[in-house]
Amino acid sequence: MKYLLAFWVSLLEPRTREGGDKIACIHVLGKKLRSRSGEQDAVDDILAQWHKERPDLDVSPMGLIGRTTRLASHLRRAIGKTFAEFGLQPGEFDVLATLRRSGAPYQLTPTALFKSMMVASGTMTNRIDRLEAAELVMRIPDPSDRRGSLIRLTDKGLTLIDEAVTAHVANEHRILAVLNEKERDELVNLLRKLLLSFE
Amino acid sequence: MKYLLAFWVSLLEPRTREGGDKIACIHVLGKKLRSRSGEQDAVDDILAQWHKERPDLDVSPMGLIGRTTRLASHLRRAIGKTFAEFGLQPGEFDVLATLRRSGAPYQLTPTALFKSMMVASGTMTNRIDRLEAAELVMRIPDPSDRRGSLIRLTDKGLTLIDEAVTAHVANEHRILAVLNEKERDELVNLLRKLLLSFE
DNA sequence: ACCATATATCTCGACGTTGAAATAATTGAT
DNA sequence: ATCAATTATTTCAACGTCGAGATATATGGT
Repeated sequence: MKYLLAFWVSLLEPRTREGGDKIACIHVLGKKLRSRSGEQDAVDDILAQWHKERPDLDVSPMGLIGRTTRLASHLRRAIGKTFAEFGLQPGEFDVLATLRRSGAPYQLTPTALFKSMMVASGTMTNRIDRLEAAELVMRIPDPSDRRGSLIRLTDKGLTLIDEAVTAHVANEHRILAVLNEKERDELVNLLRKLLLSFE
Repeated sequence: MKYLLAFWVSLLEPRTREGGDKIACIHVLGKKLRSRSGEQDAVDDILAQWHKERPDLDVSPMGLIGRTTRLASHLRRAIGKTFAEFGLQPGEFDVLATLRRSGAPYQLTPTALFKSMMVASGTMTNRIDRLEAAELVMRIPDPSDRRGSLIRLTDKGLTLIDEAVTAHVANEHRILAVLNEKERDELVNLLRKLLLSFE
């Protein structure tokens, strides 16, 4: 068993890490190998299952993409709790926050709003309807384009989003406390690189 | 201007990177600073806006969490296209894939399914209903628990998911081609660490 | 055996999102 | 000036998800 472990460990060396099959094998024994400096998560188990069932595939990309989507799911829930404390849904918070960070007079067109948060135009109409009913934003005619309107933060909306953002950021700090500053920087830089390939 | 830039660059050194205000400032000038070895993305702009409007907040966590959720949104779309080629929605693919990687006889309980993919029980009932109507899975009584049932991949389902997974993995490789192997490894390790704090 | 509690699954109304179609106004070319 | 193409916003029906409640069965203690 000892020599077998050493063999698999050798696969972790950069110079020998080519080839889909070898990479996948690492995940199969990932549990033992990683127990020295970290734990294995649910995605490691999934990759091990795939390698057993479909050894013809190099499923390593799932390790990255699966964790990203899974993490996003967890984050959405953890962050949504803070929004709920202010009577807001995630989408509504996004609208108010986008208006707030745009600076005085805190107004943007619906088009600018839905494009910046990657949702359909109809989604934005609905969100604005709800926020307008709650008197957090108001629709005013766009003086430079009679087709459109400007969505403007009300005083009530401004007060609410300033409080909500403060609580939200504090919550985010709490969530990321498990990573040190260097790790956060590395993660941010890698995410940015991947994100730039889409935008 | 030259000395100003040098000053800000100095903030990038690890030993001087404490303090929320300083970190936020980096993002304000992120465009110029980063132009040497990378571009700035939409999230960098957002952080710069926040720093201008709310200099009292250290919004750096948004850089990480915002990119993760934004990236997940892009990934969901890019990946969804492959699923659609096989007549599947993302959720339906997930169910078939989970059954497939569980190994022969490719069956799991609805509870195991909905827990592993973090959705509500009613969601899983709906997905199974659709997959059953498409004859990709079948419900069989659980011999060890008369309350429950086992969801089993049909031959048709097995064939379909094997083809779909092959195409899906190839697509994922394409998407991640912008990162080299070292970058992918680093990213995976950081994501795992964060994910483990939730699971 | 009995019963209270827990668990598995399904039902169903509410909700947010989507995307195509409709309406209205702008823009650019002739 | 005029008209076709584009753009801004809303409408609306279809859809997937959620979550609380309902039903049926299992489990553990007495």
